[in-house]
Amino acid sequence: MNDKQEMPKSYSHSTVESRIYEWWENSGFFGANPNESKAPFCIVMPPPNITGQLHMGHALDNTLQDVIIRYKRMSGFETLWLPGTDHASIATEVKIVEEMAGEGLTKEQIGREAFLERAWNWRNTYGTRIVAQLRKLGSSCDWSRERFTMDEGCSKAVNQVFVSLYEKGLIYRGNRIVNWCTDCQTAISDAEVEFEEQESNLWHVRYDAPDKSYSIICATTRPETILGDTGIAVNPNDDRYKHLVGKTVLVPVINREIPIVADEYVEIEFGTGAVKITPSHDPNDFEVGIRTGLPQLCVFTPDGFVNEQGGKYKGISIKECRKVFVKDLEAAGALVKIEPYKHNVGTCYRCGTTIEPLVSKQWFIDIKPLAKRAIEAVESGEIRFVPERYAKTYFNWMNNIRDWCISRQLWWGHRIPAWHCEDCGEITVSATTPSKCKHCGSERIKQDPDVLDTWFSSGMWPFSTLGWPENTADLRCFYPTNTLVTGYDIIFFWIARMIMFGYYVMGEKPFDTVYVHGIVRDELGRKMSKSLGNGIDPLEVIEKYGADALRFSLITGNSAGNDMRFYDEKVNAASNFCNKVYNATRFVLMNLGDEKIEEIDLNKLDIADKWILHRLNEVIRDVTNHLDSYDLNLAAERIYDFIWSEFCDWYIEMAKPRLYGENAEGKATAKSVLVYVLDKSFKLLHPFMPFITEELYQHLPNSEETIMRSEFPKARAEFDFPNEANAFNAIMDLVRSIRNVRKETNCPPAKRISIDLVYFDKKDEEYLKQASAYFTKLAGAENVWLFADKSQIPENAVSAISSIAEAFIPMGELVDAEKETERVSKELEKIQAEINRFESKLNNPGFVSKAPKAVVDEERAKLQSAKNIESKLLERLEQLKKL
RNA sequence: GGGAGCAUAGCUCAGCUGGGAGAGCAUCUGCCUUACAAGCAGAGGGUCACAGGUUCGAGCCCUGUUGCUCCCACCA
Repeated sequence: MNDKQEMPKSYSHSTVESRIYEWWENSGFFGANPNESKAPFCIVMPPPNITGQLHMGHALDNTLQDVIIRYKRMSGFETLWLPGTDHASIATEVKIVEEMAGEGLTKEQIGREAFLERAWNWRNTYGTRIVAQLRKLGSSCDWSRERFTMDEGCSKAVNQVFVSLYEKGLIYRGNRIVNWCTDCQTAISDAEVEFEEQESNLWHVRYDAPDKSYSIICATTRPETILGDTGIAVNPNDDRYKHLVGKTVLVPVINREIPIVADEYVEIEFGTGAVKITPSHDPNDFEVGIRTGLPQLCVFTPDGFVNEQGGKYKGISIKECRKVFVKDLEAAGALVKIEPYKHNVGTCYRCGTTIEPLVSKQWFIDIKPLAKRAIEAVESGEIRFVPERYAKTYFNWMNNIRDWCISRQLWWGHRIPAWHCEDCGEITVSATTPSKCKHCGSERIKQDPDVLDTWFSSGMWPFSTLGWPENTADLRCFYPTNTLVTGYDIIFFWIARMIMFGYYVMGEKPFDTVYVHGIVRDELGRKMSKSLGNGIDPLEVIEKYGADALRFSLITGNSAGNDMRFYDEKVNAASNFCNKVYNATRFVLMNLGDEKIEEIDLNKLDIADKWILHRLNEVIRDVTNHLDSYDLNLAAERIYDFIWSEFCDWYIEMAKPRLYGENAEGKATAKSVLVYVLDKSFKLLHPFMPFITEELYQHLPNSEETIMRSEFPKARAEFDFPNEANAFNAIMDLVRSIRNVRKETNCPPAKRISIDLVYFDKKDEEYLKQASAYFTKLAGAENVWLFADKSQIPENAVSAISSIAEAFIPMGELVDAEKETERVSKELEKIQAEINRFESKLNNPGFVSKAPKAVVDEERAKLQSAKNIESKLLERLEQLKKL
């Protein structure tokens, strides 16, 4: 591409992106270097699961982070974007078990050790795949610092935090009712249960007194749990049942005698006002059982079957048991009625299996003490959410937080650092493997078989990745980190836990800003999912349109925190923009020639130069403000509009007469402005479209080693030209007006016209003189004449008007006076309607006295300008009458 | 049951602390004008869901209504 004449007519991303990325990475441009001379800025990447391939959610999430980090890097910060992957305990284990099932193997058959070996192999294969895919997006993270939630350092952090919490009494082990997935065969936390509405029945079942002297009817959605009933509860204030409290009934079919108890939990109005209590298999019943002293009776096995407590039902699945037992109820005459009923059923967020609540021994964190500080942090603004409304979601959850079940009956994950003594039964908790029980000294100790919830380790991500518990330079420099970018779907799972652990472990917030984005849906607005088959592979999109185009389409056209739809057309539009930028650059490069490009000389600028430099200043300020306030979409759209609608559509066209002309000074000035604006535009665009901007930037004269470490543009006060910019806006209006006139009068596009300009104010003469050359290019003029009044204008002309001047286009016999009168009258109507609006506003005393002066002045100026145009139009009509 | 969000052009969506409604795509008209037809020049199209209120002024603020979406809770 060094030979400028050889640049192809259109941009091809495929040859550019991989080459550039490799060069960036090999050159160490992504690397961070903790130091004290620059302010630090750090983003820790939400670690993608090693189970997955890159999907649109990752693409969005990482594009946002890359935009922010590239902007900060160019703005003088010492930036670190720290990447890594998550072992994703349950998700990965489910996948590996599936894979093994294909080979006819089970976990138990191969044993823990062989299973873990398999898991590590999985990690090595797929953990590297996803980071390779992240590179294709252009992610400028420091790969030399890549981490994994189960690497040595992170594991050390996990153990140390566990021990600390245990020693403070914040981690305990207890027999509690938990959400049990019979498929994964593990407990899961409340946050991991997803509720889905299901069509089911409400079975009304009669419980008779042993002597049949009375009976009580209960409704249930889970008749199979009747096997585990240990009581019937009624509200103590319910007059219907007061006399029965303390008496007993028989469980139908199995005829076990159970007591009737009173508990406030029962609502008098709902159903029959009597509830069967199954303490071992329902969280509410569990509580009632504890309050009223009802025993627990577990009737299901961990893998989803009826156990020996279920008598003749033993060995059949829970699902099957429902059918069989309902039949038996009916046969026994205990089934009063079946009512269709919709209700929410808890399912496992990983495998979708119905959750069976059951009592088991698990490890829990007493989380409220940690939550307190984490709530304060957001209340006080130490940590803020973007957009702010997600703070409410956060508070809502944090204020109602319940103890966190952290143990999982899985093998892939951080094994709980607790050892059970086979002699004294006590527990030894230690960050390193102990040799003996610290209670009795016995060496017969066995490590707890369970692993920790995957979110336990990811909750430490902001400091474990920076080196904690070691006091590293990275930790000192980059903690607390700055912006955390993530989807709203994991605020509870992850954000909340990081904030709690951050304060607990480091005594300081983990980050100052949480940027929350929505999810990427398909073009019908549906969630992308495997089962629907509507997922779109970002890598295919990159292949087709390029990473720059994908990134741009993900950033624009939507705002923070909202879901978005993915449209192929939108990516195509973004790739068209790439081509536009490419061709603008190609044009400039083709015209540069061999001479050195001079610095911009303020004294040599004409009105077009001043206008574009002024507009560039404005766009720099706007883009910077938008980026600072995390309005990335607005920033991207702003630079897009500037490059396309102002620089390409106007400035490049206006540069042509000088570039093609003979005036050496004009030529040099135009070149220096073109190169300057292009250079700044690339830099403004670079965070969004890193590849094409780097590629094209490299071809500019005087470019530095890389654009990604160049300085982000700053507005320069000497390039503010408000007067010229105003005048130029009026000139643009005039050009548009002439184009309209040409169209309306059916003037053939190729026909060159002569334009006579009559300016309204002497002060604009110089501007118009400079601009007159531009009318050739922009309005198809052959020659342009400038007049102070219209005495010399031929009568048979059509006219176009703006606030700075009136343009007459002599057309000889082609002018149709009648049509021209009609056209001008229409213009007049329009302007008079405007005048009416301005006047009624300005005649309102309330407006003039109460609105800010600047607003009133602006209205007055607009009125004046409209009136000027009106008077010219009126004059014009008079003139036409004479024809 | 509690909370949040959304309702703006045919479609998808922007619209910052209130100061004359925008973009992309689509539609229509005319152009291969020596950077780009993946383009250029123009045009049409909106009671900003509805009803009140605050204000000189409301797409934006307040109240209510309707419709849709999501999150949390999980009354058997």
